[in-house]
Amino acid sequence: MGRPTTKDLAKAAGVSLATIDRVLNARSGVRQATVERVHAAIKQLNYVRDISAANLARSKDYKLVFLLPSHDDEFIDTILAAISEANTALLHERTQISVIRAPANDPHRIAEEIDGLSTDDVDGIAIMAPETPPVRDAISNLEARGIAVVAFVSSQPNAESADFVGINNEAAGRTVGQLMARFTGERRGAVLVVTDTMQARDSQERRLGFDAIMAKYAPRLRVLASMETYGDPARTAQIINAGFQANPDIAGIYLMNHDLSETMKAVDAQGAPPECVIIGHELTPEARARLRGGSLDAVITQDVGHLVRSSIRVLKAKMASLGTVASQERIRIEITMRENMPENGAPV
Amino acid sequence: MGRPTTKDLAKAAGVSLATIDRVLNARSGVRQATVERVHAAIKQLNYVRDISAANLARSKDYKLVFLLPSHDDEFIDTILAAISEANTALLHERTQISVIRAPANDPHRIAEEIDGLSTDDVDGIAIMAPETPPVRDAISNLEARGIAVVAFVSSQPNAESADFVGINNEAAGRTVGQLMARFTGERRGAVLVVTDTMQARDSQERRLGFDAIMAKYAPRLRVLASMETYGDPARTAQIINAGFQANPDIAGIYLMNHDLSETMKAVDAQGAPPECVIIGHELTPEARARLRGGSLDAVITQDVGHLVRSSIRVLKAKMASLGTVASQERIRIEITMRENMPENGAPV
DNA sequence: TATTTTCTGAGGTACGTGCCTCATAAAATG
DNA sequence: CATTTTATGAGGCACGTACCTCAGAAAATA
Repeated sequence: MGRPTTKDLAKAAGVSLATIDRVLNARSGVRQATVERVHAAIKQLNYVRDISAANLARSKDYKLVFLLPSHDDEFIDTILAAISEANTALLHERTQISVIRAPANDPHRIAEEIDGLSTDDVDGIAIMAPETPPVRDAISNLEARGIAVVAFVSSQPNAESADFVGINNEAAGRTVGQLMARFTGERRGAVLVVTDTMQARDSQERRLGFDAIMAKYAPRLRVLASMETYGDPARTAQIINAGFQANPDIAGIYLMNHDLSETMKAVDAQGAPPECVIIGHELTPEARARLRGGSLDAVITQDVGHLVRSSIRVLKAKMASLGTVASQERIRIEITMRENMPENGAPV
Repeated sequence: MGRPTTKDLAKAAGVSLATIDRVLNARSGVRQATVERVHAAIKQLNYVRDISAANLARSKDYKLVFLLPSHDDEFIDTILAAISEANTALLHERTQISVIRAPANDPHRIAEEIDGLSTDDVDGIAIMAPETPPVRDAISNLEARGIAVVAFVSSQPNAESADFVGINNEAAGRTVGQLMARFTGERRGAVLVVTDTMQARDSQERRLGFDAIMAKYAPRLRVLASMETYGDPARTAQIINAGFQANPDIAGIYLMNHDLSETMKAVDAQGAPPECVIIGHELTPEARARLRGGSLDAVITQDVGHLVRSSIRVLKAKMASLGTVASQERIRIEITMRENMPENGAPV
């Protein structure tokens, strides 16, 4: 015979379907002793709720929201594409995804957006935002209102309720370090490290990992202090220029944030020597083109499609208070070079 | 209002539910004109079948089978683990997975196993086997019997009906080539290429890609002819020994097949110099340990968990004759070094 | 036109669960 | 013991689809 159903459960526990239902859905009106009897039966029969049937009966759709930064860059675009792809794929599974945007550097606006969500509109939310006190509070409120939360790409280490879906940024930094150490062969010289801001926790962690490996495996290289662009093209051009002027022996460049177009433009303007090793993050269209053309040596990638789907799975699991297949939700730190670049379109 | 249902369809097409049902499930007894009318309504309303409800009504489980080689090595073990993990995860989704085994080098036994499957026991099968005429024929028969097929890890290029779930092996070879070229710095010397057999298409493709990149980017290295172990430990020790004797200047070793324990043991016995770059395939426990210890520099990985889940998705989609989200089924060629190795357990 | 054959509609039951109401049994309270 | 409160059972409708039967309409054939 097939899987046990609620009926089998009722028989095994010696109670009625109504009571099974009350226990399963944590409704009140059941004596503790009975609750335990039902749970014993669940374990004994190895009962698992049929979620399809449950959702069908409830005729409920999962309403999920992704909160993303409001500025547009190629990485965000990739995420949006992955979300829209997931949305079509999940039409079959009673899941609707929407996106809201808030300025990344305005914690109060972000918190406002979060606070504005009601249980009627949203069952779960994936939040991509730097950790700040207002955001942390807003996340706690969500939890209190019974809305599931995951931290998406940027971790929220102090919001316990928010599972993190993203890569280990320190390990990512170490990986870049190892590639930099090996790709530069035996050469000596300076290594530039560029990012938009070192305020972001991600950048700090990446830098930490990178430095550790460089110190250990490539002491021949001088790793310079992080250069911050603040996302400003003019400033970017200027600091890159200054970096090249001050260091005629640049052997490598680490582009630490996920949008490399402005920085690479500035590097192009300076004319980096062909043997200079350049490594960045995220497989954006620009990165793709540059990998193909050879002006970029490798990028560290977090599989955006996987990030999105993983978030959705985690959110659903939290809503259904089911266990998650943990290993499935671990995001890989991927290394992409010209040779192993996926052909096109959204990543796997 | 929510998604359109069969009732909405019936109303829109001006027919009854019974007719809708006949059309949706391709039953007979509907005039061609009516069929077209229904299809038009489907398009117009953008109707998508609710698969959960359908399966619920049919009270049908998907029965899937993985056909794997009968010998045991760590890669196969990893696959088995991934399958069992998927199996628990998919309990919720009316999917049962079983595994059958057949000797990899006995095409007729494989074909027998395949022929032995009946529609009663199996709805779809993922086949990991070298392409041979008997297997190809057996696959055609499956198709005729209405059983969905995917080629798993090993492609079946001449079996049209079998979608392939696995990596592009030529690109994988190119990737190894690029890593080998860069990791060896400016050094000169010989490169050993070891595999179990060059009969396998996978090995041929990997070698092809590897050679192309080595010729282009590292002409300073002498890439030797492929050494075949035939899976025999004694022979492995002997040929590795011979390789080291004949080439005192070994700069790199490419372990082309997915089980590297025997070969690495033989290499250990010879005492490879520390700067010798060794690259293999698949993140088995042995590979993990060696990456951590430093005796292995990198492995090319196909995410086994992803392979398994992808196969399952493709099989289900074929059975339901639904479109697949193509990009989701593309398997990445991953590069794993010590720094970006996933912590433990089954891969993502 | 009469007859047969092929389509089509109407309506039912089922799948496993959620969620509701109503009645009754058991326990706790006065 | 009488009364109130709390637990529980019984039963039904709903979700969206599959699949069955039966009757009747339309089309094809004689």
